[in-house]
Amino acid sequence: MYALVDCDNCYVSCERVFNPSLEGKAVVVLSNNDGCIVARSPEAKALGIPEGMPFFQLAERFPGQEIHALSSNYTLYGDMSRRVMNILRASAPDIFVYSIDEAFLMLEDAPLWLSSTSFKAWGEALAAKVRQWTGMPVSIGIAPTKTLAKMASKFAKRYPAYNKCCVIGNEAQRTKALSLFPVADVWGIGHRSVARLDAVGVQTALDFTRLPAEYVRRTMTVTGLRTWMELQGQDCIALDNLTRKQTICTSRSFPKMISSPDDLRTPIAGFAARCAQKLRQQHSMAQYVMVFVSTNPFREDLSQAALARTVCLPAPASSDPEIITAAMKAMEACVAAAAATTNRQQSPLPWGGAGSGPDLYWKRAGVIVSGIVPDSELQTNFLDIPPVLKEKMMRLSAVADTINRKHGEESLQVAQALRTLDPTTGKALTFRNSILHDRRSPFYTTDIRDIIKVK
DNA sequence: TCTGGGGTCCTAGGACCC
DNA sequence: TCTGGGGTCCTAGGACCC
Repeated sequence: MYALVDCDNCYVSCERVFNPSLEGKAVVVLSNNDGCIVARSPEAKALGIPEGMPFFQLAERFPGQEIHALSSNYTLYGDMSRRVMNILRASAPDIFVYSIDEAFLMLEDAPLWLSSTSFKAWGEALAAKVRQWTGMPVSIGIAPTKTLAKMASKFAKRYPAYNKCCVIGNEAQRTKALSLFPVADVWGIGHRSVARLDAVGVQTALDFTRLPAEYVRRTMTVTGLRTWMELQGQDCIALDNLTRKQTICTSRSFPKMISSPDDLRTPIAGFAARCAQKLRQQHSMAQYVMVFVSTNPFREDLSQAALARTVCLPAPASSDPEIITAAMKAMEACVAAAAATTNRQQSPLPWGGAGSGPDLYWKRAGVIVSGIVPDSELQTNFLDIPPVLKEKMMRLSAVADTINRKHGEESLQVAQALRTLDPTTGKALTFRNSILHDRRSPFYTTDIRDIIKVK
């Protein structure tokens, strides 16, 4: 059996723990640069605010409503998540943290859990404990497969009578639940498949399970077939082997469009350094470094381009200099390829005159590292940089990691990732701290200066 | 004017290798 | 008129998740 523990409206709940005046009110949390709505309180959902709506449309579409909008505070959410996961880790033989706000608990080896009633009592007690110890409301679904457990957790969330825990423990419960559950809400079935399924009369999860297996395989590939089997009660979606990620990505939208390829260097060096840091955190190295750049798809008046180029390293690496150097090469290749294919057009920026302006205006870019291997398995390679130099670079990065752990992120960083100096404070500006967070709450749990004051 | 970020898996075609 | 089989890697896109 699996238990899926899911935080209710995670980001909004984190904010409410430290700002109880937000209880009962319509609250939304925004993405980076205060771009989109990524989390909504139940009150905000009840108003009809859709997920993913651009923030600037909120005032137009919901005039006169009292809606509290907050910038995202991932430092706070990450720390709250860690607290919740620690409680879960102590409550089950094995757990898999699936995302910042949910985890699967593997219950099969626990002799204690024999009947649906004991599962239910155990789940209710766990939800109450998490709520009491952290302030985070969670809903728990318990079932023989992960897909069914996800479904059960949605029932627990939707109906207060479940007291935060719903168990799908036998055949009658499974069939009943499937018949009441819209196929669109099934884990693994997205809007594309829903449209296709609707055309053949499939509305509920139960309808879906009654389709022939060959039809599901043909129209939804093997991933759709796995979902189909999981709903029948056959456990077949594996979550292990994910502790070491197979690709690592760092990407951002820019607050303003970037017209000069030179201005891409700083943010991309920063993304590359962050990827290298993430690699070292999971004790691995990467063979490939890919850079992608894209224009703003919402600016239909401008030329559009989205392209990516990959650089293969002579040997796997995880040091800042090696990853950054490769990323710079990949970026040059992207820009060269873009320049070779685009036609010139009038510049929309005030300083770029007609005919003299650059062709493309970049809005988003990122670095993806792949071909990931454990750093213990590094094979030496005569094409690679000399071992002494490699060793030096790795030690340099390790020292930087130690300093940043001790004195805070970005205490020490690669100069290539620095944009400029702030004219008033003299502090270095990075791309990261140029991102807008106008409405962010304090770092209540991770910065002593932000600690909550009790009168 | 303003439209997120980080992942996984699958499929398919082209370039290239022997 | 006739045009192999097996493989890797890259690029790109689709679909899905939170």
